[in-house]
Amino acid sequence: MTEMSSNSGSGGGATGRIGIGLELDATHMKILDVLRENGRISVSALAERVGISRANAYTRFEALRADGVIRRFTAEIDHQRAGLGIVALIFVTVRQQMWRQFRAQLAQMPEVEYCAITTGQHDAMIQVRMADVAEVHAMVTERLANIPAVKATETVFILDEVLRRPYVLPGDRGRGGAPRRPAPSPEPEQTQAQAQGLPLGKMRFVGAAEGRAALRDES
Amino acid sequence: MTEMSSNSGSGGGATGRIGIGLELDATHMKILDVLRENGRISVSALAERVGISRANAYTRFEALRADGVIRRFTAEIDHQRAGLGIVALIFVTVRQQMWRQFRAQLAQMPEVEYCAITTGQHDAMIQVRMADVAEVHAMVTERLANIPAVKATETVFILDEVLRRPYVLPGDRGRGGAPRRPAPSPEPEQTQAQAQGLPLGKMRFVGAAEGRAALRDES
DNA sequence: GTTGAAATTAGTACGAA
DNA sequence: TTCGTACTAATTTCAAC
Repeated sequence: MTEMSSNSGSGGGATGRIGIGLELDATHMKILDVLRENGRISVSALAERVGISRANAYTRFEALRADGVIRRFTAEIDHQRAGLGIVALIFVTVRQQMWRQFRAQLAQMPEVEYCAITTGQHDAMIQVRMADVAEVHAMVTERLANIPAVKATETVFILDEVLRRPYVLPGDRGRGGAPRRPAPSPEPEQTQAQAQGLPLGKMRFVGAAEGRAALRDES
Repeated sequence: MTEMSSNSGSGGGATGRIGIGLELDATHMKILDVLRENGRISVSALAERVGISRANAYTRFEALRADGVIRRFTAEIDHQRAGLGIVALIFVTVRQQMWRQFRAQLAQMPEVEYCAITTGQHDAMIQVRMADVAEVHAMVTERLANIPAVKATETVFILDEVLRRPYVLPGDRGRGGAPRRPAPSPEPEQTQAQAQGLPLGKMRFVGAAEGRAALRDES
């Protein structure tokens, strides 16, 4: 059911382990960078574009795959053309201690493209793709509403998908003209924001709703 | 800049044209279904799994690609392993008549994985992936806040990504054990929800904020 | 980690059904 | 349209360096 192993892995915290398995160097990142744009490129061509030998490319490619850094290869389609032109976000409030049931029900819904548990006013966000608006309505009122774990929902329609990248890599910052913020302080461990004590102004961070501490133990 | 041509295409409405170009039959859908799970499969193996000849598979594969139904092929990676384990959603309120500038600024931010314009309380939702929480803070307060088009933001962290599918296909419904709702009425044009006048109960639909009607003309 | 050569497989171009 | 086959080009594997 396309379950993600990212954080759910060993029931650990949200940050999880890092650096276990492969140690990714700059070459690995280059490979991921090429594969992001062209997932069907031959390993030979990949080697050439990255600037390494073919044998090396095969080794690294296999290692990335075997180690789970690369989960799978897939296509990116035009949903409009495929017949599902309507996208909606459904923010769900989940009844406490029913997370397990909520997740189980989600696995039964193939029309769900993405689901994440969030902090803030709601507990989870679901992204669905449907043929028309009425189907979204039916989905929310007939299917989601019937799940006992669902306490309430709030649906929002997506008017336009401005951009979607397959994934982001650490090296992306500063490439697309994004001015990498200068590091005047010699402590790289402390962020600029922390060091400067910037006023947040109209910016708002929304923490987790009450009673969601046991979230990870339940699921 | 990975701009999506879905709805933005010819400046049309959110629903857009459908059925222009290739007429997708069941075989096309099967191909998309296989490619979703294994984007690197050889066309020969694809032909075998779909049940058509190699020549036919090549023709259809090329047609899907040339027609834009398949946009590109890409990899799916473990973001944790790649060094960007923190995901956040930033809901943005955009100053009216500054949509064009907002979109231009977005293109300059490679750390943004997804951005969609939505109905509801906010105007847009941005998904970013960063190495740590402080970086999200810096991104919101230093970069987003400096964009004149951004009136306000609300940030929410993703605690767990429960599921992510590459894409959804029309034929998915009813496959994963999802009980396809029965169609007792012989009018397939009218949805069940419309016909039954279901009470929405705790379900809420959130329309677009005022003054966003001219959204599509600006961008 | 690299290069080169053998074996396999992929991609193309036909004619036939 | 779709299929089957033959032909050409490329890729992958495996060896030695």
